[in-house]
Amino acid sequence: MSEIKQTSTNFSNKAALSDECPEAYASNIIGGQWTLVICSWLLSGKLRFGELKKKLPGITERMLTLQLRKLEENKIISRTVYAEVPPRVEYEMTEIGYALKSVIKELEAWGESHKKLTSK
Amino acid sequence: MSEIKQTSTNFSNKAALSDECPEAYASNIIGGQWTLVICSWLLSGKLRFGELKKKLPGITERMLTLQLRKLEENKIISRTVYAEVPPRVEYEMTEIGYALKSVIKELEAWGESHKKLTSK
DNA sequence: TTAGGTACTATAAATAATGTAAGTAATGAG
DNA sequence: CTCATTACTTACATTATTTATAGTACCTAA
Repeated sequence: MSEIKQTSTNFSNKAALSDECPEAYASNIIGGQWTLVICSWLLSGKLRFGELKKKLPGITERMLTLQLRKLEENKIISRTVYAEVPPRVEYEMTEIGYALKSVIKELEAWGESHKKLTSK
Repeated sequence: MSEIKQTSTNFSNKAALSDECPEAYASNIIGGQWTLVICSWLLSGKLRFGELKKKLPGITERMLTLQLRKLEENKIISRTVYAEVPPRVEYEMTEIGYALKSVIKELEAWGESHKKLTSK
């Protein structure tokens, strides 16, 4: 599953940080390029692969897949496949995923005020 | 200053996301490998370069420098140089930097509960 | 028979982030 | 003069993440 090299210094540094600092641990999980935006959208309701894609102009299908897989691995979203043709797959926040809401709110608020401050 | 290529798709994707989503914007700023841990330490008081280094086993001087520079650029920390020999440089949170406290708290709390959940 | 929709996968390439190792300037202590 | 201290800088190597492009399986409807 991993595309990372478990012998690299980077790997062990990340592991050590994750181990000791819950905030670094969290950041490793939600730190992907598109992760937070995907979560934001899913916080307001379940969505299909294609729907997500439309909401994220610029993302490639590969990236979307990768991020969704990682989120699923980390139990942040659930994936439901309907045996239809053409296929239908729905993504939805889990409970712990839904708990990200307050994190994202804080990030948003801080981001806004930082943006205001630095654009002066 | 930038190590990023302003013509890359990655650059424009990040810019677009930052533009539209304050949470992605924030994540871009505090998303570095060591950033949150550095901020955590500085939230409890100013520290010198060497002190930070000791608190972050595994970090290289290059990485510490890079992250501090980025934080400084983003006005999250301030840097004060004392004209002494050997040199003394102190890093301290700015006001907007200090405002990260609530973000970090949320991240920590979520990280803890996620860790608990997935280690069962 | 062919085209079309959906949610992917495979492979390669480009870019970004991080790590390694060595060197620098300034000055005071010995 | 030589060495130690501090906070870096530089050049390069390695690893990680993101992008690009093409192709797949399945059934349905025309």
